[in-house]
Parts: sequence; C-alpha cells; structure tokens
Amino acid sequence: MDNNKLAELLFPEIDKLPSFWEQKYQKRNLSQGEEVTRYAPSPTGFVHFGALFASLADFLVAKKSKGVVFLRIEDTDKKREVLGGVQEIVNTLKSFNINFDEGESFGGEYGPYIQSEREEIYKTYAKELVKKGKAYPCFCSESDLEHMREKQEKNKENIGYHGEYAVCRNLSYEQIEQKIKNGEKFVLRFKCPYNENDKVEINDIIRGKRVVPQNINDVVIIKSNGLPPYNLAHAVDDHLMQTTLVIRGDEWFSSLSEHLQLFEALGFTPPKYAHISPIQKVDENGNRRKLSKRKDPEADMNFFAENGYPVGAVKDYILTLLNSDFEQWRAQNPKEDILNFDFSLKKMSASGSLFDIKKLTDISKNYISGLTNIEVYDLAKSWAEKYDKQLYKNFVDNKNYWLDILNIDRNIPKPRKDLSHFKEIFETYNYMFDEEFIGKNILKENNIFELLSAYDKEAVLKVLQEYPKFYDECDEQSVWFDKIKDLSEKIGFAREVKEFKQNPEKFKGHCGDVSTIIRVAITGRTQTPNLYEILKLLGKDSISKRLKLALEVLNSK
RNA sequence: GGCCCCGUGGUCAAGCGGUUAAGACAUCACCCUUUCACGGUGGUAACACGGGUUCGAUUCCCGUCGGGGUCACCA
Repeated sequence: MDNNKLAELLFPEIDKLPSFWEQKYQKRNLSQGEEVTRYAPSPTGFVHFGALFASLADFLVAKKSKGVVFLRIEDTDKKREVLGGVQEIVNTLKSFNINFDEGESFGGEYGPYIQSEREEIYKTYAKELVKKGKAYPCFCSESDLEHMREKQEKNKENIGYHGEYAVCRNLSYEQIEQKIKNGEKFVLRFKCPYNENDKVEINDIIRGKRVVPQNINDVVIIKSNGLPPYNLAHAVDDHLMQTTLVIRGDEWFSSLSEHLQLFEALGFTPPKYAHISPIQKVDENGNRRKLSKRKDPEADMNFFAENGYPVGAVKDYILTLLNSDFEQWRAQNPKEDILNFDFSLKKMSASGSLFDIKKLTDISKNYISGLTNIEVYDLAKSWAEKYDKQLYKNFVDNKNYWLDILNIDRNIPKPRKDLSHFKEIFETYNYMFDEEFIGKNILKENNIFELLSAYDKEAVLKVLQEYPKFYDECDEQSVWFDKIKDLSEKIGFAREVKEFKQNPEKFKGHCGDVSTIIRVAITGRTQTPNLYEILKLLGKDSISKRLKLALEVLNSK
C-alpha cells in the first residue's frame, strides 16, 4: 500500500511536516543537571492530595536543579472539563506557593499549553506515522471491540487489539477509501511492532531498572474526535516541550512500555520517569485504597484550606511523606525554606503510604507554635475572611485583644501547642469573649456541676464569693498566686499541694483545687492556658460578672 | 483471570549480608507542675509465611499469601 497516499486520505487538512514544529520550538538552553518537569492535570478544577504531592515534587526537582517547571492542561477528553477549572487549579497551587515558570496562564515559548489547542501538532506527527507505515485507521465499532474482548476472555488470551484481532490492520487502501466516503468514523491505531514474548528494560528513578513485557496492543493514538488520548499527547508534548523528567502516579507504570514504543516510533528521546505510589486510606473492610475524591474529604486540597491548616504545615507534612528524613531536617531548621532541604526522588518509597491526619495535626501544631502572635493572627484572619465572616469581623474589631490572647505562653522557650488548624481557633478561645461566654451561658452548657462535682459545694460557693476580695489586677503572677494560697488557707484548703498530699485528711483540698474552681467559673473548663494571663486580659469587670454568674447557676440547682 | 508493583511496630519509616533492628506520630507510665499543654525519662509494639544461597539472612534468589495497579476512543 502507498502509505503517503493513505496519509493524505486520512489527514488532508495537515500540510505541515514534523520539521516545522521541531523548528518552531527551539531547543531549551539547559545546563548540565537542569531538569524540566511539568504538572499536567485535567481541567476538573479539583486538586487531589496526590496531585499536590506530585506537583510539589515537580516543583522541587525543577527549582533545585535551576530548571523549569510548567503547567500543561490535559483536556483531550472534553467530558472531564469543568468551567473555570483551570483557574481553580492554578489558584489552589498558588495558595501552596507552587508557581510555574511557564504554562497555561503563565505564558512561555512552548505553547499552547492546552492540549485541545494542539490538534494540528498531534495530527502532524500522526500523519507522519501513517506515512512510515506505523499507524493505520481502524473502523471497529464499540460493539466490535466488545465482542473481541468477550472472545479473548473466553479463550484466556491477552485482551486487546493485537494479532489476528487487529482486523483493520489488513484493510486495503480501497476499503479504507470506501469507508471514509461512506462517512464512517475512524480512530488511528499505532501498529505495534512487538509480539507476545518480547520484553523491554525500563528504568524508573524510584523503582530502578525492571524488565517487563512489551505492550502488544495496537493502541489508539488519535480518537474519533480528532484528538489523541494521553499516550500520543504525552509523547508529542513532552518531546516538543522538552520535558526531561516525568513525575506521575504509578497507575501509569504499566503503560510505560506502550509510551516508550511511541517515543521510539516517533524518533524522540524519552524523558526520565519517576512513578510515585498513591496516598492511601484504609476502607471499611480494612483494605487500603487510594484516597478517593468521592469518599474522602481530605483527598481534596480544599479540605485543608477550609479547615484552616496552614499551607506551610501541609507542605511540611507532604514533605515528610515524600522524603522521610525531612522531619529531622525540619527539626534542625525550623524556619528554613523547603528549597534548602536536600530533596531527592531517590529517597522516595516505592510503596504507598497512608494519609495520617494525626501526623498532620502534630506537624501543624509544631508549625503554629513556632509562629509569632502576629503571624498566627494574620493567618487566622485571612482564613476567617474566606470561611467565617462573623469571626473575621471579630478579628478586625478586636485585633489587639486577639494578639494578646495569642500571646499567652507563646514567647517562651517551649510555646504551647494548642492550635492545629484555624477552624478551631474560636472554639479554643471562646471563653475570652463575654458576649459568647456570658451571652450563651457556657457555664450551664458545659455543665459546671459536673466539672466541679469533685469539690465540696460549700467550699466552691465560698471560693466564688470570696475571690473578688483576693484579686487585684496589678499583682504580678507570684503575688497573684500567693493570694490564691491565702484564700485556700482561709477556707480550710492546703496552701501547698505537697502539704495536702502528706496529710490529706487535714484539708478539704489544696491551692490547685481552688484555682481549678476559679478556672472553671471563669472559663467553663478545667483545662486552659495560664489562668493569670487570662484573668488579666478579661479584666476585673468581666471576672466579677463571671463569678456572679457561676454562683447563680450553681444556686439554681 | 493475565501481567506489573509493593510487603520492617497501629501509622510514616531508617536499614542495602553480622545492628541491643534507628527516629517521628499515636499509645501507656512516671517526673515537672495551680489545670491542661509544653518539656523530660522510660515502657508496650515490627522484619507476612515457607523454602533455598551463605559460617551467618530483615537484607540476595524462588515460591506462597496479602494488598495495590493495569488490561478504554479516561487521564
């Protein structure tokens, strides 16, 4: 058959040759070691945790090697497209400080960076493959292929379009011409030159060298809508855009030999590959499965934004998953930019890891505890601006008060770690606001009776009645606590805890109990940061209002 | 089902033929302490199993089992 004639028949609209594109896209001026990587999502608007994981790796590898990282939109399947999806992806990545050197909405010399706008380019190469006898049109219908599969399953043969099943391989020019005249739609298939027992050596940065069976299927390289599926788009784009390293999910691992065949047939040098294993979760049956967009809220990067996990903390968590020695490095370099960490794909584990919110929580607590009160305030405020308008107003109206709250036990060698994400910030400190505390009667809500059930009721009432006489805003902390001891003594409690422990029968309790009673009355909880600081911030008025309220509630029963 | 990948404590994981098998999270106990938190000390807890190879296997090979992936005109 005359392949040139066939090529013209199939792609009459294509008048360019591959050399045109090779010339248009100049060679990148790369120095030794510089890597070109890319993040290539479908425009669904959704950024999966695993995708951020991969894009962070792309970003780090490119930046550390002083190379290039670009964004390419893979929209050859129009069904996947969501309006505004591209912008949303860009925004999400930007919020994690992952910025691209070039790509869709970033500009660059190697565009268009949207695959649906590259149809002519793909077809140029497809046409070339036809000319070389390496590709042919296929007119099989969906049901033809369905029957083929059934037969293969029944015969326990390899499933796919190959060997005797590749019926359209043998169509004559006249047959093809006739079908096209009849208006029949076709796809273009790659004429796979390998057989059942052929093997290839592949090399993956994370997994190392492997020998795997060759792909034997005549895979589709141009769909009936005129666009290629992933395989050809990947080969053509990553060749023309000169990607040196492809980092992608390991679901691609088994199609690597297929992709390599395409590079070979097109005369392209393939990039290096790193296939990373998915982040998983344990399902109802105790089995592991990939973090699922539908079932797991944390699969969506918006989850972290909505809950107010600081971007820096999420990235630190991802880095610990990416390279396990990151944690140690971070402990030694708490404030250092992650670009200074010695990130390496080789340090990545080949097995998939489980998403662990507890670990994230720990990392996030450490992260936040290392910030200044102003930094926490700013982060929390911008979180609230987006997700909690009422709280945002509170932040704006009471800036200094918040800064004071957030400063409690912060500027000390080992700061508290109360906060892991901003969604919980108001709940953590709600007792600092009269409107909330008194207005909603948190004492009643939290069941002050239960909180104080361990103590003698008479003693409790006495503490609450007497305490205003013992409190002076001007006292410094040691004097303040001495006065609590004075009060303790007055009502038959031990001044010192040790004293009480030595002779428990001699006392009704100790100074710690007294401060707990005060703490509960003031905050509605038994556990809080430094009570002295809290009282100071609340002020005398609020304190006496709260003590009074506590008495009321207690007496109401 | 075929093929491929993976398999160290509950989790993330060091380890690359000889180790008391690190570390972190979680968990427990104790210490510190006016509560909690922080911090400190210590504890519980692992090489999936069976064969080889070897003087010696967590480490190398084979098999079994378990989990995952893939077999689309989806990426």
